[in-house]
Formats: sequence, structure tokens, C-alpha cells
Amino acid sequence: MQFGERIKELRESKELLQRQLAASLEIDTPMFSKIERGERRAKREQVLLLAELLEADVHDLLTIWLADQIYELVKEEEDAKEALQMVLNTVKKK
Amino acid sequence: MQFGERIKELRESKELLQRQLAASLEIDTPMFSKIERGERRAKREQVLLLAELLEADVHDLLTIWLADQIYELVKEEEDAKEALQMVLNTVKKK
DNA sequence: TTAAATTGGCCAAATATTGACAAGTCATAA
DNA sequence: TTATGACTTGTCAATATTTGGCCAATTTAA
Repeated sequence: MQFGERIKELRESKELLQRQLAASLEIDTPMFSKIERGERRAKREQVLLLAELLEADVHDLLTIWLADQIYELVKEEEDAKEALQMVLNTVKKK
Repeated sequence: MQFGERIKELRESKELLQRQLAASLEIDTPMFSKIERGERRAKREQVLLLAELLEADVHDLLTIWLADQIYELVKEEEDAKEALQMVLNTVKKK
């Protein structure tokens, strides 16, 4: 499940229009559309706002949003698995 | 273990100077110094070259190099662990 | 103390990201 | 069919970030 898809689900379940959420985020509708389709990345701050507007768990959204970015970074890399595991170990220690 | 540290280790074990490796990478010495100290990020292409020059395993180096970048992305994030796990699962499936 | 090696700070060039706008598609209703 | 509303696509300019070079400072080794 990717961030954009999740936003779209939530938006539709609340019967909101892209244009309404876009206005709340102070971006235009095309930009919002791109975020939903994963063509553009939402800013962290926008994720927080979206969580509020959509009454969704902010940690869930942030997690998916972060995962998207990590995936973007490693998707072409043969050594992705090892690198991820390495970082996971580091993070777990803190 | 971070990428820069590793490079430094390898370089010193081969008794090479920053200036020599810098020349091979076609960057100046200050820039190389910054890469070693993690102040600047090496390009992927430079990692490949370094592996050759230092006779190191290219996958090892790429893994550490990638891990550095992932860590940079998630280090401030509370939800890092979950996001990493999520991506790891995705990557494992492929 | 010199000389070489390394580091730190700053600036310009290159690159990537962001957002706005105009025009397009698609579905539905009149 | 035409009109309307929702959404998508493509392009461009503005902005931000990254990259590298240069100079000067500092550290290290002889």
C-alpha cells in the first residue's frame, strides 16, 4: 500500500473532492492529484495536515509516507535488503 | 560502520593519500576529505571506482553507502522502524 | 619549525523539486 | 449532442538542494 493510494481511499471514504483537500493544503488540484498517484511527494507537513483532515492515524500515514521514500531510494539497488537490514539494526539500538 | 570511515580504513591500509584517490575520482582533496568524514555523499559511480581502486568488495561498499543514505532519511523519524520493516518486506518479495 | 596532509568555510554552477497554469480526458446529466 | 464537474497531463518558472572548486586554516610528521 502506497501513500497516495491510502490518501485516496481515505478521501473517498469521507466523500471529499481533491479540490477540497488541495485547498486545505494550499496547493492546486493538479498537484494534489499527482500526490495521490505518487507522481509527486507530499511534504511532511502536508502529511500531518492530511492526517487531521482525514481523521487518520498520523503515525500510520507517516510510516507509509516514509516507506515510500525509502523504497524510492533503494528500489533499483541489488543490495537494498542488506542495507535496509543494516539500518534497521542501527535504529533498533536507539 | 559508516561509508566514509570504511573508505578511510581501506585507504590507510593501502597507504594511499586523499590526494591520490581524489585525483582518481577527479575531485579535489577537500571534497574527498568531506566524503571520508561523511560531510558529503559520494556518487554511486564514485563508489564503484573506489571499490576498484581500493580492491574492496563493491557490494560491501554499495551496501554501506546505501545504508548511510537510508539512515540520513529516517534518522529523525519516530516511525523509522516500521517504515524500514515495511520496505524490507516489499523488497524481500521480489 | 617546515612541509605535507587534511579540514573548514564560502561561493558559484549544476541539478532536482515544487508549484502554478493551461489544456486535456472521462463520466454523467441535461 | 452539449455542458459540466472531477480529475489528469504536460510544460514552465521559481526555488531549494547538491555538488564541486578555491582559499585559508589547522593538524601531523619529519
